[in-house]
Amino acid sequence: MKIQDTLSKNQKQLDTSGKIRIYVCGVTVYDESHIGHARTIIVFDVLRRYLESKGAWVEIIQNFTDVDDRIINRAKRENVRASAISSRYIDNYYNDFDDLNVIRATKYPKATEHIEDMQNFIKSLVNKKIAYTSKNGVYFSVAKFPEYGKLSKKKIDELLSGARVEVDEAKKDPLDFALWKFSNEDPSWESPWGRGRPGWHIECSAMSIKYLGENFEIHGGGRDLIFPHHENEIAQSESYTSQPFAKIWMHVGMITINGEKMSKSKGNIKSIRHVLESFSSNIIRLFCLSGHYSKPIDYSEDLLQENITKWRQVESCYYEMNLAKGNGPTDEIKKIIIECQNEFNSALDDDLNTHLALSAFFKFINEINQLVASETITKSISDLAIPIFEKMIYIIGLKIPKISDEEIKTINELINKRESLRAEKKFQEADRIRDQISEMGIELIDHKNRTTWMKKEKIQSERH
RNA sequence: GGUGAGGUGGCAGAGCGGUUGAUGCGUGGGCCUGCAAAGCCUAUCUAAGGGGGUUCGACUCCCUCUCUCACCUCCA
Repeated sequence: MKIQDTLSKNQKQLDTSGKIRIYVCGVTVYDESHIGHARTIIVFDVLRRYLESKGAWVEIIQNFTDVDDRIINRAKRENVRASAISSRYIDNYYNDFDDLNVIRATKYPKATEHIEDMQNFIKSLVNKKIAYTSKNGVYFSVAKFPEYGKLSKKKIDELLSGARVEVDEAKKDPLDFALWKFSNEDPSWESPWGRGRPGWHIECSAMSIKYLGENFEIHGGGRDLIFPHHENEIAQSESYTSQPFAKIWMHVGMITINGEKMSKSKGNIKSIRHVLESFSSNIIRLFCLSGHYSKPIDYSEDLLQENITKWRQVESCYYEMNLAKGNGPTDEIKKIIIECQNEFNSALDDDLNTHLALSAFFKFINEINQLVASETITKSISDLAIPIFEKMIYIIGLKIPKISDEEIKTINELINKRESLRAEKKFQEADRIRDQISEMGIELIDHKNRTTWMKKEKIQSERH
């Protein structure tokens, strides 16, 4: 499989026969997660699912930033400890992402639980004279890392000429960034340099190296982290280990709204919880995977709505396959199905092209639905197709709503009752049964000689 | 100002130096149905931001102009 690497600007080959170590920059837990976070995490979730399907042993580490000015500010405002804020939004995070059917990472390390690791990291940089102490804290000296700017393709002097670098007398160089900030307020820890808290970037360097080693396969996150966060991580980590850091830097595009980036400062955030009120995780995942991960996606209810229609085809296809009966030849359809699957896989092999993979998946759906329409679907065919279908939806992370045997029994009884009423041309009564079944969340599908059904997902479009 | 990513049908959005604009949505018509819904079939929409160049041939490569977005401050 190939992945585009931001650092080298080339596609890099991933060896899927062994272990693949991935570090994803997670969220700062000071508020609810939004749909932009969802996209990034879903992309890495699909990557993980796909790599695992190819037999790779994937390890994903995703941090929670639980030391941050925004957390501290919120804690002050609510008059609680910082940890109360972060644990609230960590719980919130798990609820949101479980509902989005995201497989949990191998580990979710927290910054506050790795203070010692960070301090050891900083000590080493201070010993190497790459970091220095000032009156405000310990800073990384960018001048000591000549390759600074290689990830974001920025030149140091151009950064300096930009008027927006923060003015801080205590820093030797305006580009230097904090490894440790002196502070006595909650939360803070003792350190060899004085009481304080870690800077933002150091946690990811310390924790990724701790859990994944000095040179792991993929380091990722949203595009907006390229500078300064990932740039600084490279500077720290490579200064610390004296060797290249991550092999591949993978960055996910932003979700925009009316063409503008979704961000707190613009006040155009759509929280995951908010979107989940109107659209299921299946719809949200299809939406988030509808374009190439590296490009922006514009959020709109219409686009989400469009995916409801797509999803129904998938659902209906699945239920039809499960209700198929009889035996028959499979050679021809087998060829087509395998072709779709190959197309699906090679799309994902090529830099996780989920949109192209989905189009192969929809070709598959259409092939099956054609057989359904022509009443030529058989159990022989569905026995062949269902495992492939299930494999594909697993990789995309879609879930067909489950239904109990008891429910199935009730549904079948009602269908039979309706059939006899229809035979007697008692259509009003038959329609009443259809409504009754509909209230159970089941949609009936009348074919020429038989009636099938599918479980409708709870999707109410709350259009305001 | 610097850096990066882009501008493809009504919408979303891939691929490819050369047969028919992938795939989905939408729209028109049809099949099916007691009616719906779902599904299927079929049709529809003169595509490639503008201008140059390379080439036998460019949407695909190069140059230039232009527009959009992102990053350069915290940000997934």
